Amino acid sequence: MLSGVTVGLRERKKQATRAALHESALRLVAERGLDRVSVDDIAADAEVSPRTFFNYFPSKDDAVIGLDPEHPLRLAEALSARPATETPVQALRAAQVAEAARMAAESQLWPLRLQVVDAHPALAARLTASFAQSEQLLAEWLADRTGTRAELDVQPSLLAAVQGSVMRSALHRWRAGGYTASLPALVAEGWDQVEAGFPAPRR
Amino acid sequence: MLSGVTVGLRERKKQATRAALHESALRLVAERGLDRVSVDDIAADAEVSPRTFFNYFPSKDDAVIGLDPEHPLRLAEALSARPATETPVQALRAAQVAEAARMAAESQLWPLRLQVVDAHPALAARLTASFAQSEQLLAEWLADRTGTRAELDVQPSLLAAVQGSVMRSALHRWRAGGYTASLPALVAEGWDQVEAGFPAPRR
DNA sequence: GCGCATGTTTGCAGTGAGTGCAGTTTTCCT
DNA sequence: AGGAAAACTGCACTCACTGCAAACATGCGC
Repeated sequence: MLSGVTVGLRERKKQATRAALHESALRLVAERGLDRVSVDDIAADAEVSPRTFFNYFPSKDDAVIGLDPEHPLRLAEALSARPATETPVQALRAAQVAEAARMAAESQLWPLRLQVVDAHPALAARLTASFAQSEQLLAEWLADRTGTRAELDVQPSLLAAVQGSVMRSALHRWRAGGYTASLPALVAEGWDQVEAGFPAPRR
Repeated sequence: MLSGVTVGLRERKKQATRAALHESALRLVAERGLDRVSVDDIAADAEVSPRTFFNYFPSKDDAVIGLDPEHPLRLAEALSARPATETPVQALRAAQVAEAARMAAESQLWPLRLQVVDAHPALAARLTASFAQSEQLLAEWLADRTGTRAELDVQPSLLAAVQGSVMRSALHRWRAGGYTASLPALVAEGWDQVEAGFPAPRR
């Protein structure tokens, strides 16, 4: 019933292969640059055939980013669990701080990911796109929660987009500060700004 | 000196070819879908050789999106022209409302663009990426203006990202409403939310 | 343990994006 | 008019990605 439990050898092998492909892709691209690494290189490094690569990732870029495909669903679950008395901003903030803590735990992968994303605009686009996919879902959840229409009212689509902005900005500053700061704290700092309406800083 | 004036036949032809390629790409993809249109098709439709296509756009996707490459510079200029007494949010809002008016004037192209972008996630990524490129510049301008550090302080990077969110959300709602609303008004409505810190709507 | 159903891996052959280069044509300027 | 500079084009090449069908591994009932 629960998704986390390991079911059998087959499933475990698939997870391992997926992780191996992602880590090979990430490491090789970090070392040599995106256009000096072919899919064949990645497949060879992960010890599968080139054809198998495409059973796991639809494109080279996706393998390099390698995000958990179930992430949007977890976000949706986390939000549904928030008490109904919270405002949308409070619920998003709480869910995202929790998410940030989970991401910070993967402390090996994120610095590499952010490094390669920073070096290759095409990868930045892919990463942003995966955030954007969650945002679509998020907008509908927000519309549902506030009794507005996702397509026509301002708040659902804008707040969903802003939520992505908070995370991207936090990741950006996390990297810029050499990963010394706490990612959840950076996320919280972002939401402080949002809730305060971006006050002009005193000079 | 000024960039707007047409300099000669050569420059005018280049602009025309670029526009023709973009419009062919956009129209064909809207009609048939992204993967049923080849670069050769687009080049043939615009009456240039396939090889010439790549002198104008680095990829098929870029041709379909076809954004003005000088846009980030114009945004920077517009912002520098704002009075220094304005808060960052006020300046961004004013610049973006003006930008929205300019975009709404291109009323033939945007509905098609938004249609194809909506139908093809890969194109959405490219469009978002071009917004993100402006955001990089914007973050530095904001840091400069408020005397903060673009890399480490919250406001520059977050506000730059939020600015993009406001525009994307406005475009989304513009399309959802069948282009009956005024784009500048939708943008302004977004900024109202941002300035108010996303108040919980009354049920 | 045995064998069948099902899912996974792989090779092969093909399409089409994108690039470097070298030769030709067009525009510009004097 | 005539030469310099820029744009256009064809050719040959690499590599991402896909469909198909054959080999292979795993799970499961017996």
